[in-house]
Amino acid sequence: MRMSTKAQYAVRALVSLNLTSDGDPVSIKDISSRENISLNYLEQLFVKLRRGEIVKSVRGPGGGYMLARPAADIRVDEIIDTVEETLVPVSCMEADGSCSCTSECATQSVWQGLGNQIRTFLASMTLEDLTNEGRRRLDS
Amino acid sequence: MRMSTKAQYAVRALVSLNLTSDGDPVSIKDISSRENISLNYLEQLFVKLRRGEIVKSVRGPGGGYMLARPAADIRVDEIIDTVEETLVPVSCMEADGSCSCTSECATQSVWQGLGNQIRTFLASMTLEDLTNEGRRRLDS
DNA sequence: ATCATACCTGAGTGTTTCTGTCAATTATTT
DNA sequence: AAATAATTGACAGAAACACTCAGGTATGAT
Repeated sequence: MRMSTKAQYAVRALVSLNLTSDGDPVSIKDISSRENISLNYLEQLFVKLRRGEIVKSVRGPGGGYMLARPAADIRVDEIIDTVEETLVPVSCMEADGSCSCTSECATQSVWQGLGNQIRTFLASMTLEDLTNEGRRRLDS
Repeated sequence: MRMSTKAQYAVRALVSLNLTSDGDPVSIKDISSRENISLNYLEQLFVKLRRGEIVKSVRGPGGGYMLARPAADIRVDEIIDTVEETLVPVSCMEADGSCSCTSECATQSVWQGLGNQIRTFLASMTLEDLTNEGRRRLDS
């Protein structure tokens, strides 16, 4: 039961972006060197984040990425969904919580409940929350 | 973020065992055919479950496995721990929730909180709960 | 214009984990 | 002795993961 680095990187990169941005776009290269994440790998993630309308891109010199929406409107579960990491703990279960198992499957309720817990928790945190947390850590 | 089949099979197999047992040991072959899980694979899981003192084995004809403790004393998170599936969502974090990340890692709190949620939820369910759920499904 | 910057894209690759098989052994009961 | 069933370790195919590489395209600055 591990969150993939894809999801971890995406969240970290967005916090980093939001922390260092002052209205201007931030280049992916900056984020890469600051967070020690492979540049090319980060690019792939940002393609997805752009398509998911989490960030928007500015091309050309001085360009980079910036948030497509206020940080308070970006939930952590959205970020993870966008980089295509499933939050559903078993494969027989759909994203909406329904399950294709037979009715005599007694363990269904465990995974269904677990999925709900995970979803609810990650939906309760926004990028703004994490950025504030980051600022607090920088101060101390 | 998927629970491995190892964990899923272990829980299903134990529910099945507890449902069909009437005090006598249940052979792994029975469970295998009832739950459609590879016999040899199940064996591996039961070795771990035995070492983890979730089940005990009875060898020879008429033998098999039985619960080592009352079903009400076996929590789901214990089962999953025993078959060696980690419940900690990121690798930098220990089982006790402590993290080896640097202090400026702002995403730590997400994974830490998520890990706690998962652990707490799975610790709130026992094998007895699931068995009762199974009985209810069989009746209807 | 052209050059540098930086986003954009898809193909490819080594590693690891997962999932399961196979073969052989040991212990127990009938 | 023979049958049953747990026990163990080695192994292997497949899939996912975590990148790398090699280009391409759009844009602003000189």
